[in-house]
Amino acid sequence: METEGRPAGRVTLATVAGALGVSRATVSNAYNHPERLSERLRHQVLSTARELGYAGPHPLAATLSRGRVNALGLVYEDPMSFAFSDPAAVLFLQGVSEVCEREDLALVLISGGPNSAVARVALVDAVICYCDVPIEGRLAAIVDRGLPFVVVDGPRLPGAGHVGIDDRRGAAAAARHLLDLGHTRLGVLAMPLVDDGWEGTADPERQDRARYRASRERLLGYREALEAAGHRWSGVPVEERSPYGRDAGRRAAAALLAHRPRPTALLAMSDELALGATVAAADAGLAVPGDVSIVGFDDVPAAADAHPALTTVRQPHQEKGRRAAALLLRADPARDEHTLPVELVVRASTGPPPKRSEGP
Amino acid sequence: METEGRPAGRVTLATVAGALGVSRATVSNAYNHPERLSERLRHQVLSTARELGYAGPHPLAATLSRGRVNALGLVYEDPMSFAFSDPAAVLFLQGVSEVCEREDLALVLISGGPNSAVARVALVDAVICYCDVPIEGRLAAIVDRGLPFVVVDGPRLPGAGHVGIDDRRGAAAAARHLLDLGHTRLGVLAMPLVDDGWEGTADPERQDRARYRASRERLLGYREALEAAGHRWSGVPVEERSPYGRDAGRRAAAALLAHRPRPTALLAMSDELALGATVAAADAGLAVPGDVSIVGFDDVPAAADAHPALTTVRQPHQEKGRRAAALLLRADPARDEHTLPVELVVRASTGPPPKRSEGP
DNA sequence: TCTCTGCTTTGAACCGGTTCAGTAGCGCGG
DNA sequence: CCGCGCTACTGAACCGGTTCAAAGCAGAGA
Repeated sequence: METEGRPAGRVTLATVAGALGVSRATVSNAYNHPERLSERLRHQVLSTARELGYAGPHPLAATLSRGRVNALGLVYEDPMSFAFSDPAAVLFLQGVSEVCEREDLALVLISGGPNSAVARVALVDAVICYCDVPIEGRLAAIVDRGLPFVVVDGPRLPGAGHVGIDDRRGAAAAARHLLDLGHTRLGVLAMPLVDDGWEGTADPERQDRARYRASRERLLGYREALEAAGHRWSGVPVEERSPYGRDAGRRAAAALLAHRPRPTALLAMSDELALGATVAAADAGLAVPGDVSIVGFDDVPAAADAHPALTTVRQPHQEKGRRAAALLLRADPARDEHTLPVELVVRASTGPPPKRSEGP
Repeated sequence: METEGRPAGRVTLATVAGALGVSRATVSNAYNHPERLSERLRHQVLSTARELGYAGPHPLAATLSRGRVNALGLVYEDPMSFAFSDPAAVLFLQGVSEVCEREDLALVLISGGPNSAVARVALVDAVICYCDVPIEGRLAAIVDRGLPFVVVDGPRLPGAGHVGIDDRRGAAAAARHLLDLGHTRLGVLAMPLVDDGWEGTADPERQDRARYRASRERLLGYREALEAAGHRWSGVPVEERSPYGRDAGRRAAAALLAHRPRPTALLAMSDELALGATVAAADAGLAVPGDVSIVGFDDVPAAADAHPALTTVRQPHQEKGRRAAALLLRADPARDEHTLPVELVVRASTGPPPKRSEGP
């Protein structure tokens, strides 16, 4: 049963204005500029609104006039649901959401990548591309819309902000650590190099074609460290996996550990890959680090909890998220570049190579 | 340098229409109803748009007319950034995002809880309340806006959908497992019972006042199992912690383990609490499960990876997310209720109580 | 009494589209 | 040559607000 005065249709600002015999501007002001109204009238408006069941200005309409949505978009390369199974991505998201929270912004997770239908219409003021965009065209939807955006971990793009780490230096530190321990036979567990979904041993030709910046740089870091120590890079097997979760790491490591002579140390481009590798080592009856040393990349929480605790390259995931978000709140995000520090964290998964190698 | 024909101001649908001498409806149709235009004109419109730098209809305006945003909102009780440090919440989010992905929906993370400024204006079609709303009024912002919503893990609310688990049964199973093993001295690590941020030993009076449904139900489950086995509930210390992360679990367990006689088993309302408890046990020089058994709740991935692997109550976090999202896509979410199954997963953190208890 | 000032309130334009009931024009059958 | 049915396109209303210049008005000062 409806209150007598309550109109049948949708209750809008105009409904309230009409019921009270004031202009729509007045009702609007009651909500947005209370100080412009007399106390009395404002109360009348508000209480009439309540009686009529009016919940305040429709955010969409308000937004249209104001031109501001109060929301930050986040696009992820892979399906968004993958982000939640990647601890590094989760930390990043946490960093972003901290800023959103502080600034009263909604955080819009955009599935399907930067060029998806969702990206084309998502209601956001600015976008964080948490993805290593292999081709600039992939950002067309964002760029065309004229939205400010920042690329994280990916290429530096004109007109966009950038947040990243020195992947090459981090990777080099990891490799150098192993070399310092005396390792000479290494294997690499790689994230995707090219966006073709391919898996397997990446030969030098494919390595050269590496499209993803982070993968490419980390590979180069490993390589630089090795060559600086007088080793040949061409002898290092690189196992590429896509997707690159824990299970992929396990399979990739199994492949690497099947080489003869067996590698005495594994360089993984992520902790998840490394954690998978420790499982593969156990599968093969190998001790870590007794028989094989393993280094990760990321320093996600699980790295410290692992058995043995994982030696890895720490990067400030949350801080990356915070920076990316903060950068978009500034007047001109395009000019900003942040390269955050990395740091080798030595824990228990690395040690000297076994005294004598087995087999032929 | 601008193309001759390019207007100075913002390029809108009308700009394109004007440049081409057609009506705005035609331009709109070129994008939304291509089949209603002749091939030729459609191409003209599209190419003119491109020349003018028009990126297509403004999503906001389109949305306003259509009345549909194509976005699902998600509100979380605590700060959103906490959700990312809670593995259970992450799994839930993953489930939700799977559906969003499939349906080409954006997922809007709303910080500040269901009654926040953000919740009041977030541009969404429907809302998932992933929170155990202690007071109905807390949902006012959502309810007033007339948005369809579903409550997860919280109370069943009129007009809203519901997704949850049988918390009581799950908790009872956990307790029964310990009783079956022969334990008689138990302790409970509890999530918040009341939304007052208080921490400490929850006396019976406070237990009775428990506001959060999940906490209340789990407590009841523990209690039922104990009393069914002929034990007194009043002798069981309940340590409440807020927030309830791993560190809180460690502190709570330390408090419980300081009781004399010492409990031989700990019931934790979440795996994070339980994992913290294993740390506390180690701190105290106690073996798990030799000296003390620990049961968690949730079965997050870390539970299986822990040392010892955690006995816990499995609940389908991802599936909860999927259901909640799917439910909002239906015509009438309000009528739907899903109670998902729970299951005790016995692993290595539980065993018989130690043969003889030590000193008084 | 008249003017000036400052506070309230309003009218009208605007935000950028979508939609739907038409109308113009065209090919076609009769 | 007329009328009919289609297709392609248009005009106008509508979505639900915000904003800003200007108008109304009351009280103060002259």
